[in-house]
Order: sequence, then C-alpha cells, then structure tokens
Amino acid sequence: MTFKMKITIKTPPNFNFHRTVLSHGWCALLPFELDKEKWKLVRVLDRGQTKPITIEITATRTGLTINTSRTVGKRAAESIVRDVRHMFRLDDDLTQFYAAMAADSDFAWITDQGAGRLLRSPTVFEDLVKMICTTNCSWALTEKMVTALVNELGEESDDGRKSFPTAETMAKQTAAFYRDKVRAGYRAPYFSELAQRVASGELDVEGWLKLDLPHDSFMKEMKRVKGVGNYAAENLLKLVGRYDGLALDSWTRAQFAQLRNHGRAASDKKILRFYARFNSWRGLALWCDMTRHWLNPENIAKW
DNA sequence: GCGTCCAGGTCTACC
DNA sequence: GGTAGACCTGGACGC
Repeated sequence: MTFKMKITIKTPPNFNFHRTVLSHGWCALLPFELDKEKWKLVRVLDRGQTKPITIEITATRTGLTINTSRTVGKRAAESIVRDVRHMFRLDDDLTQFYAAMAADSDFAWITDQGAGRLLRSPTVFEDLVKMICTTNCSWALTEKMVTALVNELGEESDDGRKSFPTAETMAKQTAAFYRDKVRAGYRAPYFSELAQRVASGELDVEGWLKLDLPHDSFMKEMKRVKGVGNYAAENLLKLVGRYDGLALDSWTRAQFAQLRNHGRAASDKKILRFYARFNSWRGLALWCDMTRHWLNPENIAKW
C-alpha cells in the first residue's frame, strides 16, 4: 500500500526494536502483522469516531519511523504517537531491572541487548481478550480466535485491514456468535460478559494501568473476569508493568526444564526459588531467560 | 474418513 | 483452602 505521512519518534538509548517486537507472541496476532524479512511491524489503530488507520513501524538507529495510511492532523498524529509509545513501552523505566540483570553474569545479556520491553496492545481491553484466547488451547487456536474477532467485528482501515473490535462492538454480540463464528468454545459467554461489563463502565480495565495494589489484591481484581486465572492474570500484570508473578504455563515449565534443569521437570516452587533473587522483577527475568534464543536466526525464520 | 485420546488453563461443586 | 471433574477445540494416532 502507499503510505501518506511519516512520523518519527526518538527511542531510549537502550531500546531494542527486534527484542520488543519479538518479546512474545502478540506481533503474530491481528491487527499486528510482522514482516520479518524487512522488520516492519504493521498495525491497525482504532481512531474512535473516524476510520481506523494503518501504520507501518520500522526502526532507525535512534528511533522509530511510522508511516501512516493517510494524512492526519496534529491531534491524530499525537494520538498515534501515544499509542506507539504505549505499545513499545517507550516510557517504562527499566533502570532498576537492567541494574539487577547486569549484576548477574547469566542475565547480563538482557541489559546489553536492551531486552525486557514486552509489546502490548493500545488498550488493556485488547490485551485481556487476547490473553483469554491463549488459555487452555494451542497457539493455532489462539490465532484462529483472534483472527475471527478482527475479521468479523473489526472496522476497515484505508487499506482494507481491520482494527481490533472495541468493547462496545463486542458487547453487541451474543455468546452463540463467539461460540460459532469465533470458535471460542466454553470461553464464548466469557467474551460477551466481559465486553458488556467494560462497555457499560462497570469494569474499568484501562484503569489497571494506574492501579496501585499489592500483587495478591491485583490478582484478585483481575480474576474477577471470567476466564482469567493465575496464568492469565500474571501475564496481564506484566503488560501493565508489574513483574512479580511468574505466569507459569505448560510452555514455560517445559522451557525451564530444558534450559535450567537438565531436561527434567521442575516443581513450580523450584522455578520460583531460581528467580526469587530478582524480587519484583522475577517474572520479567524468567521470561527473558526463557526466550533468549528467539532472536537466533534459525528461530526468527519460524515466526 | 472415522473414532478415540490427549493437551491446554479455568470454573464449579464438593470435601 | 484444596481438589476432582467438566468445559471445548484441534491435532495426533490407530483402524
């Protein structure tokens, strides 16, 4: 497609575009699309009352370049910059994290490479819905559910790509829709209930970004959403900037066994003990540790 | 092609 | 508070 307008953003000195884009699976879920040959991340952004806009993000030595699918005014451009800063965690202060990692020879590569910024969606609502789509199923099914949500309910951008549906749009659909069209199975009623709670204002998930609660209370709050258990809540906590939970699932347990326990299964307590020295950063330390090899050339080809 | 089994995380009922 | 079984899909496997 032809891009109409270019916006640039300066990034922090330790920012690593590749590590952030491939920090976890979100770059492979619509409305993100990754061109791994050219290292371009495409994203459709919801613009509220107006048509969604498609942006293409690439990295330069000192910043990000954003090409947009149409020319926009100053306010819209500022809003796009806000969304990109949010998605790439450009305003997260990781100073203490990097200091802790640099002090441990096994983890110093994280500081050296500027890993640890976990890509997120422009809204907590989108991250929450996607997180529920990752529970209790294969990654292929997660992709299928998210693709159906975007294709069935998203709004078209200038280039025909679609945005992620808003809570208001999702609230209008029945559980049968999520079961039959999205193939969400038993999660179907969870989606309609969640969307209705958010759309009505009863549940303010965007407020989680500024919510200052102890870990256990925060977990309790997130688990009030049906379909969110320990794994989903601890992963969501990472996306709002809290890293004290390990978010263990079958994949991370298997990875730990392979990379840190001579191929033998380890108890959750043992995994917790291993990363306990990183205190409130332990969840992020674990995730970086388990995904270090993702940027090896032979692994990039698999994305 | 069909039937069966299994993995995956959360919910609910029960102890 | 802890636990067993149900939930649902898709892939692997055997026939």
